[in-house]
Amino acid sequence: MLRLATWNVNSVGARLERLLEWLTATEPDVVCLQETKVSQEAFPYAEVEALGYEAAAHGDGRWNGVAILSRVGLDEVRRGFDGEPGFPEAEPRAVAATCGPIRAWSVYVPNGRELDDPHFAYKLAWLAALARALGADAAAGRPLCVSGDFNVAPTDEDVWDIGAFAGSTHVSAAERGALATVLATGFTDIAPRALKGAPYTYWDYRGGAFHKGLGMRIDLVLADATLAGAVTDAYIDRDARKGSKPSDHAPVVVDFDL
DNA sequence: ATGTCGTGGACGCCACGA
Repeated sequence: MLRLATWNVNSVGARLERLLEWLTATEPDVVCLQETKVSQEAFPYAEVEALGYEAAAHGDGRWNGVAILSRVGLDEVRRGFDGEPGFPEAEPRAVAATCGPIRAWSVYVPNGRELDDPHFAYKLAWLAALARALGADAAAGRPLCVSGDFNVAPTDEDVWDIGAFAGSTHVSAAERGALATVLATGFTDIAPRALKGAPYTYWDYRGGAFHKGLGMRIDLVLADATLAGAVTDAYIDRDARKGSKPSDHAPVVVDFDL
């Protein structure tokens, strides 16, 4: 069994204590992190190493930042990807590594902000470029998955009220189309098993959104055919959104029988 | 739903991003 997780931690520094507790309790083999908000140099390598994890980090400080933790090997680390768009410079939004039997990518897709914002075009271009880069990586023939904060709700059921999203990002046809292009390169959006309440992964900090159930499923694990066929369980760890100083995202955990 | 977070600048608050 190989347990993979993805979690937008909204600062690995602010979340370090909770992250370490969660790693100990959950025992994932591979963890894709987003919004680490630390430079590659400042990543807390020693702290995760104490729990048995190697880490590949890609970050430049205040914004964005991604990482992969692995306790089953960490090789062929790649930061960013060929043809990755920037704004205008490339931002630390993607890192890939070979972790034992699988090739894993951790991605933090641009938010998009507003439908008429230049960041929205950036988001679409970034997803299109990601699809091309994944196609090239898939050619290597290893079991492949890309996990992270896609900032896209794949279906209307992935937000608490589609009516509240008229004119908003995350649900537009253009974004879903860009996500579909990624999926069309050979990936399946692994559906977390039904839990109490709706299967969301993100709740805004503001306005008590978590307690009101006003969430979205925007954190996804996309698995290639080999890995999708090997899934034995998938769930959202909603409990990780509770308590003091949580991230605004919950982790998604997927088990594979390889 | 937007009364919250997180970061960093040059602070003891503001700007910015989500």
